Amino acid sequence: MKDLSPEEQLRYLKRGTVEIIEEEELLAKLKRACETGTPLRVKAGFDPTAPDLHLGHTVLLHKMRHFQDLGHEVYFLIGDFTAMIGDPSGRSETRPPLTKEQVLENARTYAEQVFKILDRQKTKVVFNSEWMSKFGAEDFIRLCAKYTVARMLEREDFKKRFESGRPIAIHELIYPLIQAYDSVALKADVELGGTDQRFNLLVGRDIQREYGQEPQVIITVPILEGLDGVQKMSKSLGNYVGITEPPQEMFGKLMSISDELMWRYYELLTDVPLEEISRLKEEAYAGRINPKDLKIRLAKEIVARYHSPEAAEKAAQEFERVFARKEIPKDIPTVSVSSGEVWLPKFFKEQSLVRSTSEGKRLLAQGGVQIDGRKVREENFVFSPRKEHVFRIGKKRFLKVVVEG
RNA sequence: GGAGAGGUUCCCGAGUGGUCAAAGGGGUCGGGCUGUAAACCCGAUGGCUCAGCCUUCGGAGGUUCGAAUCCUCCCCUCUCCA
Repeated sequence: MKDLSPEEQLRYLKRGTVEIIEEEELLAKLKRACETGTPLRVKAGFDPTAPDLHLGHTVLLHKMRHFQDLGHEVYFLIGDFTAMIGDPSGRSETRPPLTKEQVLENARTYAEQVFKILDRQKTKVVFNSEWMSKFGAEDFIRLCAKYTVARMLEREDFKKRFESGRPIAIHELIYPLIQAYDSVALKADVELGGTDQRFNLLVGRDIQREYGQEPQVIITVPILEGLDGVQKMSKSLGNYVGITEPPQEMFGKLMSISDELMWRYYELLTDVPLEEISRLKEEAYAGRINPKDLKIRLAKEIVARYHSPEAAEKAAQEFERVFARKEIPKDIPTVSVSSGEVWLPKFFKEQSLVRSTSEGKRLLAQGGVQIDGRKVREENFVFSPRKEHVFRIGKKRFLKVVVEG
């Protein structure tokens, strides 16, 4: 991989990106790297507040990995300084600032997950508090002087919020500047980010120039849609697949996506060549392949990547058993109870299957509960377990109940 | 600093003294149909052994038989002016 020519490297890096600003600059940098034997410094920033990585993050991580494969230096930047102030992004409530300990703990969790994709040896993990905590008020005002409010308000989400009369706190305007300064501190040649980071990345170029550096090339990768197929994948929206989730869980979630989204996932989350994907698409449209089978393949590919091919195979079989043949899953949580009458709404709540007895009652009334495969339709059902029973609540919640003694 | 608008349940948003646990939409959940897909149809959506009771409409007090609705103070946001 290292011996690729600059042009070949560019082609390799380009796949799966949305935009490269500017491509010629990147080519020039690659050429220089080849000639001088100095690898490019590639930066990507992460927020340590949510250390659970999901498939959405992997799109970017894979691009970072590509740079590593070509022998370049990848900086995995943890925005701990930013996190300690409290990230204002989106319209979420002001998050409570994290303590140093929490940040370090989160960073550790991050690292564990990230190296499922990145090459541990070739990754430099850095924290922006390293330089930002030494940044004085004077430095700070100088930095701010290098940008204008009008330019800041060009950013889509600021502009929208501003125009629709929603609040923008001052520190939110300053965030892009700090992120930009990180590029100065790291002397980044390239910065990677999702398309939603485009603006911030561009500010980095301007600020680097202001500090007398050659501007970084910015590369954006697509934002992955979540399981709903509409909004971006995020933990807070609950439409995500975490990369540390158990195989069965992952598999099930992936099987529930729409056909349309499936193509997107094929493209962004697997190594299946683009030509093959479009071929499969045609076959599916023509009715020669059942989209369900393609979805199974997709789910297997992804589970295999984060677990193992064996785990993927097992997950697929189990899925088939439970949902196609409507059998009982192999491993289901089991509780033992003493014999006697059980008021189900409360029992479900005690077993954390529902949030309240009211919810339990609703579920029962609506036919969402099965005992040993038989539907119960009574909201105050009182059950007298005999020996062993299997409860099914909704589609995916199972519980085995064993009577003691 | 001045003037005005506003803060409602997971989200958006209606509601200006009782008929309000609060319209409508979104989301979510359950059922039906399926390929645990989409689309579509039906239903549910604060809590509590529940024909009843308890808590909820930015916060704290007050008026009233009765308050999301009226009054007082406070907090927060936006707009215009300086």
